[in-house]
Amino acid sequence: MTLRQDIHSSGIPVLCRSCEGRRRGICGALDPDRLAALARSSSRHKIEPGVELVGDCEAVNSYSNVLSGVVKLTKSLSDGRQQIVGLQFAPDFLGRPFKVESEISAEAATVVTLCSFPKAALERMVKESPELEHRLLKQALDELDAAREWMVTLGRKTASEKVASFLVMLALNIDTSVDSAAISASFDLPLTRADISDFLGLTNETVSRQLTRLRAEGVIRIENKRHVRVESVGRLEQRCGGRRPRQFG
Amino acid sequence: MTLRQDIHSSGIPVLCRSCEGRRRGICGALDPDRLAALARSSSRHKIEPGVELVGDCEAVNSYSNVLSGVVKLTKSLSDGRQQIVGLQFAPDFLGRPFKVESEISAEAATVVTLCSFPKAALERMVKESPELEHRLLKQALDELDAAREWMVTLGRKTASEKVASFLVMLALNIDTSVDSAAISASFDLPLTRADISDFLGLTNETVSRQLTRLRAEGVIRIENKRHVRVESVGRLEQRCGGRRPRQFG
DNA sequence: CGCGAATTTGAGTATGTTCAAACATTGTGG
DNA sequence: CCACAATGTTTGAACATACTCAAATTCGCG
Repeated sequence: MTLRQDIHSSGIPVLCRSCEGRRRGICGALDPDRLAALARSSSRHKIEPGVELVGDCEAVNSYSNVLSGVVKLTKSLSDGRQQIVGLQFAPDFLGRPFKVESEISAEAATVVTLCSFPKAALERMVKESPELEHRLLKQALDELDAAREWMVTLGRKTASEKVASFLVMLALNIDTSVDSAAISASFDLPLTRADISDFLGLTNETVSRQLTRLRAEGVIRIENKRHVRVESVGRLEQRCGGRRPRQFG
Repeated sequence: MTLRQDIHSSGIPVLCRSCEGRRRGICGALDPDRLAALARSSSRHKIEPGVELVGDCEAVNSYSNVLSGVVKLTKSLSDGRQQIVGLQFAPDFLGRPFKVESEISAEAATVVTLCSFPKAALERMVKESPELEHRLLKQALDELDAAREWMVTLGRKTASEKVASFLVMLALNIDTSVDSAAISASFDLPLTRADISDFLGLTNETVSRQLTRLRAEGVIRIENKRHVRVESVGRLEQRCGGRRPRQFG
């Protein structure tokens, strides 16, 4: 059995062997030959927090897979107000197919590793492998579901419900041991208070006050400003306003 | 040339001949044979305002194209708070592929005509025609862009900016003569004040007050509560908060 | 005409913002 | 090693925007 696996994996490019993108991401749609072709023109990058990956109204020449870390997608108004419209985790595909120009800006929220490839390379693959387009469609629909879930949060929830919903969403996406039945969770916040407020349509002061309140009520515990320990996922979910936040990616 | 066109169109099912879905919707992806196959199992419906098309948490057995009218997609919290998360206009595709259960509820906002076909029929077509999946992906990405645009509106705009943005969006989608250079626009509101408030994350009182204000300032004119005439699209856009709302579908 | 529903208008209030200051935490240079 | 910025976070007090509740008004329709 180990032998067979070795033979089988011998066709897989070294770069891709241990990559999540092959299991859950779009690369799983590619046969070894196409994967090799794509791998030849792709490269890994390590990106520091705060670095802008794609500027607003900027031409986009490459796509990427997120291999680790968190990328925030933001839109801003001309007077500086900002809204985070999406978070991307591994192994999400990053980019907007079929558009020359991005209306969104993407920025590394944490240290991020990406696997990038030229726009043209992916678009050639799409023409050859229908399964690839199928995966892109699936991710787009998942992101659409997530965006709509957050529209409810932005439009109809109170500040305290917003913060609780945000924490539950993070727990589901970051602390992989958390499923619907989990009692406690533990993770590092990938966003600053200011980022969180841009995600929830609040001010950083309000976010801070709500976190303080959750801490005072014993629902969460915060260490070093960044590390969150959710003592009771159930009690946190009760504060989300009556609809369970779904997984983001 | 007329002859050739006749020969060509003779393969097109009667039901589909004058349908927008063939030009701009997903049906444009199908060759005459497949179109005929789909047409055989599809049917047109006329639906009255307020009728629920797809219930929340309900199994979905069919998909549709919107042929006319406006469909609102809503999500609600358990205590009754509601948020409209999307509006669909002709010739949008209505439905969520690859999910057995909907987490969204769809309701006719105006009189709506639909062309419906069984879930299985579409899914068979998708396997056979990659171009169909391509169109679905394109629509999903457009809806995702629209959803994110509205996240900015929900999270970061004031009540008056929200209402202005909403009116501009409607003008672009309903009054087809309106493009980016149009001076004035005119259309019937497809939504009640309560619906508009569910769309913008406001109360109906606030929506009403903002409309009154726009009217008092001479930017719009309202007849019979429902018909809106935008005197100056430019002045309305100035009130949107610095980013032009994009086309919805 | 008169009923019911949707809309408008008003007054008081609450939630979240704004502005300001105090308080960590981290990294830098003396 | 410590002083000291620089940045991010917390806390406080005053304020504003949009909400709530209530009543008046308009519109559509039998």
